Amino acid sequence: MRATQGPARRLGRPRDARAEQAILGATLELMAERGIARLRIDDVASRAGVGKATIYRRFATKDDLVTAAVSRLVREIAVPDTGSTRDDLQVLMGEAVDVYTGPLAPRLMPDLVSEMAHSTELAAAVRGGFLAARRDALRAVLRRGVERGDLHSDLDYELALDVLGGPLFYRLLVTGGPIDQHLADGVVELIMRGFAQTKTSHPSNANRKDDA
Amino acid sequence: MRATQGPARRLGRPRDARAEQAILGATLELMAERGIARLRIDDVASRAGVGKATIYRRFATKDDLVTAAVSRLVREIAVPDTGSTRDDLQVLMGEAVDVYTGPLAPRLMPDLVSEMAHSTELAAAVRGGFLAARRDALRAVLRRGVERGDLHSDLDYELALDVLGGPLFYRLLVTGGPIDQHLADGVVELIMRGFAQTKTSHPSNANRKDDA
Amino acid sequence: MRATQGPARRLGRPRDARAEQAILGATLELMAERGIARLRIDDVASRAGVGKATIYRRFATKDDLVTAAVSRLVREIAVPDTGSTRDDLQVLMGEAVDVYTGPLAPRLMPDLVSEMAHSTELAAAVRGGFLAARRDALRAVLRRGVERGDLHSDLDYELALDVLGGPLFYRLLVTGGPIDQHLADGVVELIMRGFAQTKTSHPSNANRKDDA
Amino acid sequence: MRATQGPARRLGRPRDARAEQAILGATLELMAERGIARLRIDDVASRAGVGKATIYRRFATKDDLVTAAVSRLVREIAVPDTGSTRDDLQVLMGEAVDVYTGPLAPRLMPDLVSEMAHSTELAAAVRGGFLAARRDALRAVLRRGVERGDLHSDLDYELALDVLGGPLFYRLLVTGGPIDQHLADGVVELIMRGFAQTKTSHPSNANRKDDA
DNA sequence: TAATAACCGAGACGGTACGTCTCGTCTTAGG
DNA sequence: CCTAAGACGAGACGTACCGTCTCGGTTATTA
Repeated sequence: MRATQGPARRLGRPRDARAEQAILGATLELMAERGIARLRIDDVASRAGVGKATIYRRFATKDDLVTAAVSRLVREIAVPDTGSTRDDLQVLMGEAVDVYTGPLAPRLMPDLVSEMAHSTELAAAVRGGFLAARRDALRAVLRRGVERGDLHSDLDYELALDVLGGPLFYRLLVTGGPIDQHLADGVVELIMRGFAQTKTSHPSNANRKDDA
Repeated sequence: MRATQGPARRLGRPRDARAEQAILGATLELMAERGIARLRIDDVASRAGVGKATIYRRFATKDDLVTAAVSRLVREIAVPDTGSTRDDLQVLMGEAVDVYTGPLAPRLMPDLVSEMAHSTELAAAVRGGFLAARRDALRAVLRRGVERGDLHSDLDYELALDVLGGPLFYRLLVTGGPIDQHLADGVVELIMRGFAQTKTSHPSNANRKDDA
Repeated sequence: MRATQGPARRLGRPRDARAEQAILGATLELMAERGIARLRIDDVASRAGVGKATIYRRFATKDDLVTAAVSRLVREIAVPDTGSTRDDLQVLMGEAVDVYTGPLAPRLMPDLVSEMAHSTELAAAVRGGFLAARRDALRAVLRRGVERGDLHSDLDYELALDVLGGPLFYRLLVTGGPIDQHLADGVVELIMRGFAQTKTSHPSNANRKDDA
Repeated sequence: MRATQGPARRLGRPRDARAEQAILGATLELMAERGIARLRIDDVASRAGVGKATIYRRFATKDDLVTAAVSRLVREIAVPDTGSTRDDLQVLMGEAVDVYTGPLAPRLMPDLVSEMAHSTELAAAVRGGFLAARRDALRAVLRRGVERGDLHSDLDYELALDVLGGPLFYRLLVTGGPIDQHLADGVVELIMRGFAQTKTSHPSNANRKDDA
């Protein structure tokens, strides 16, 4: 019967997966080297050793190509567990500092932010990609902090996450201020103090079920 | 002899000041409508009812034009003085929320950030323009808070400013989260608590070294 | 077991002879419809219901394909024998008129001429194909005319053939003038008169200037 | 009132006539070097020292460009007057032989003929251009021949012109036969004999003065 | 008052990158 | 091994925009 099983027969020569990898790899390299606006499709083609049609067969437009390339940057982010909420946050924020001071992010982010405003797909890819990974890790650490009683049980997680991430982005994209461990520590300290468990110590009723 | 009268005599027909206004106005409109990257000089010329040469006579390049247009957006920002540091901060942050939720900023900022990365002049204009105005006002309020004893005397002003501004930018440019009074209040509250004067000197010596 | 049966074993699936016919047929159709330069191999494949590789397996290049298609157009041309040289020529020229006013030649010839200039093989195919057939027939008639005494014994056959064929081609390809029996008769008459046997002391043997 | 006088005001920078000449010159050169099909617009642009847009502003498509370039080839053709119809024809045919054996015609004509079949404009340009010039000159000579009594008064001029021109084109485009003075003389002689004045038979007083 | 010089709108200029199309080849699944 | 379908590397096409230059004409200052 062959119903509802696969997307038809797929006649003809299948697309070469290596071409796709080569295209995205070349795109990332050139994005980092020259920025998104200065990225030329012909250069992507020639660096990838690929015809332009092979690119356009996969990605309808330059924006699509950039979106796809950025989506490849996602990496797993481990949730640290040092026993100290402050230390866990510092570990994660240290990693963020490393990323933002690395070779890729400073060149990519400004253009990426601009493209995100024009392309919903790219915005979704970025938010669901490397952004979500980091935020998930931070959220887990914060939650453990609440459970431990280090942080207030009414903690506004989204606010805390944006306070952790915002200043780094702000300096990277706007003020040009230094992005270093000092900044990371300062933000973490602020979170720890500002969202600290209040005196009356109703110990972490924010927990889901492991309260007992 | 032409002596002793004035510097830069300026022969010939003087530049028409209305042209300059029309150019910058059209530029701002089109920046908001289409974004900076999609902004076409030809379109600016035609909307301003001006020849392209008239634009390039004033602004050497597209970046210069954008920089000049953005510089027009600067507004005086009054330093509030309610008597309460928290309230003063909330006033300023409320204004910032208004700007970021207005018609211009959300469309302009993403591209602006991208262009700033490519143009030192634009970056300087933005930082020295409406950014500096707001930061100066916030800094004044913070300083008063320190003087009043509401805030810690070792306050890292740059950190505080970036924590105040960063989350708003972060949501505007990256996460797409809500930018509202709740966010503003949350950040202000965090600053007030996290950077509070430590009368009883509780041990949190996470500060760099000058804590003692 | 299929052993020991014939010479030239021909392993695998044999070529489908129908494919070749379909390819050449589609090629001729499309050549007539769009011209040789606008002929697309993909279109030939799709009209013939054939894969592109099936075409290229048989014909190494587009020129080869066109050459083969054109070669199919050759037809036997009977040498007429009415007893009159003039009538024989008129019969052949009438056939030529029919060909040049038919559906194929007017659409094919212009491009064919162009392709012949770039492809020696095609030129040879055309000259050795339907062109040679007609010229051979005409030559035979002319020869009989000489033998009969209707035409001069020093007849320059090549010149005569080109005078017979040239004007038709000229009108088809260049001037756009009418190609009809009137033209054919006029050319034949010219040949008959101009190359007539000069019984009484033929002094002007076509020399250039020593006529006096 | 300014009615019906000129095509409006002509605002803006006028087109540079030198660019037009450079474009057409480069086009002719490259057409001769590589043929029309292999002619690349980028090469025309770079050889003419011109941007591609400058070409496309004037010529909507490659065919238009070729048409315009070919139209430039027209040259004045003087009507010879040696006193002898035969000699006059030989002069003109000799010039035709020179053209067809020159550097341009053999490379251009095949493609030109093909393009003419697809472009009415080009066909009109060719026929009304250098073709008409030569035919007009030949026609004038033939007419004088009739007036002198060298040629039959019922002469079919179009037929005569096509017999004069056809064989040369035929050899150039189709048979590849030699195009030389021998061919020209043969054709002229054929015309002189085949279209000679018949009845009164003043045999070839077409000679200049050595008749007596 | 007449020249002069810089301005004005309009639009052509030489370039550069785009996204589309076709070529002739190659790669799959199936007969 | 052949077939149909269709992806492949290469490269020309015609479009769009950049920043500059050129035109005829306008507006102030200087002579």
